[in-house]
Amino acid sequence: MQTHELFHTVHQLSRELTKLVNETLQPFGLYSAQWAVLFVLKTKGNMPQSSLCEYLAVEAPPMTRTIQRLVKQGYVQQTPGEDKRIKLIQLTEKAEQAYPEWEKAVLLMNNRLLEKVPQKHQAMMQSLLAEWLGRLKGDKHE
Amino acid sequence: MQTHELFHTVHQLSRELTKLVNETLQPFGLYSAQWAVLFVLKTKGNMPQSSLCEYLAVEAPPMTRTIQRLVKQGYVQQTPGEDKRIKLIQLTEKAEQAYPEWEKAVLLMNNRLLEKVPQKHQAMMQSLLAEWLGRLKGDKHE
DNA sequence: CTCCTTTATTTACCCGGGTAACTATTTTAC
DNA sequence: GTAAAATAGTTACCCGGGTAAATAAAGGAG
Repeated sequence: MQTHELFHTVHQLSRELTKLVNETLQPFGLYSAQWAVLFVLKTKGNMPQSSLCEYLAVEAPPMTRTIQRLVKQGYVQQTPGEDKRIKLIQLTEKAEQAYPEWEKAVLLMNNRLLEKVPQKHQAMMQSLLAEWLGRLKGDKHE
Repeated sequence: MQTHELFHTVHQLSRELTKLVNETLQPFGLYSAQWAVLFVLKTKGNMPQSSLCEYLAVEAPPMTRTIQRLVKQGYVQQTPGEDKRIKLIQLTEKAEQAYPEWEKAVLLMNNRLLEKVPQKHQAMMQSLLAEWLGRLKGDKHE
């Protein structure tokens, strides 16, 4: 088994998927990292920036940058919490109104990308990849 | 099936693997993209820059940058071909001598990352991911 | 209460991917 | 044989990940 090959395939697939998501979001002036944040906020509700980092497994600096862009576009609001260090992030009314359009476009693309991949294969991939990822992350804390 | 989740898992796994490769190569002053180029040159032999782009499925501009870094470090040489547009890329003596050390470190890490993942699972992932990737790329040319 | 440590966020700077637009060299069409 | 089109690389500029170091606020030890 060529481990190099597996690494390369994962990497290439990730780039290809990101590229396609970006193409899908381009008409809305959004990018993949922004969409990820919007999706989490819509799904899980308002939360401090640090929690967004946890959910998306991203370090704080890139998250700061992505959120600043969303703020500039008027899709997200930062309100200081009781603890003044914390910034609570929430969707604006503008974002709430536009969200369904965004979601529709993304779901349509997801379905198109996966229509030729049997459900069984999808589930199998998710399971195998998540297990491996878990092992990688888990080993670090030992 | 949550397609968002699958996309996120692929992306996260890719980032994690790249990070670990970078950590492994840090003692040698190399980065993952550089290693990919060195590996292909060693395995497949000298080739023009465009072929490197094809093998690694990367656009020309990032490849130019990566190669310029390798040239600056003295690991790679660009020699003009018969066709003056083409630059043939080849490993230098310096790179040939250091290569075994690099390879050893990378293989050791690969084995460590996959030691807890059964061979069967590895093969299954490679197969499923490659099939999906092929579908994605194939659809574009229709 | 004061000092030290921890936590949340930001700033600065890097690597590595992408597109658009440019140059230089072939190839091809006519 | 020359003009148009294709090809190989480069440059400039973007997004999105990372680390290191700085700031600001909270919490704890004494």
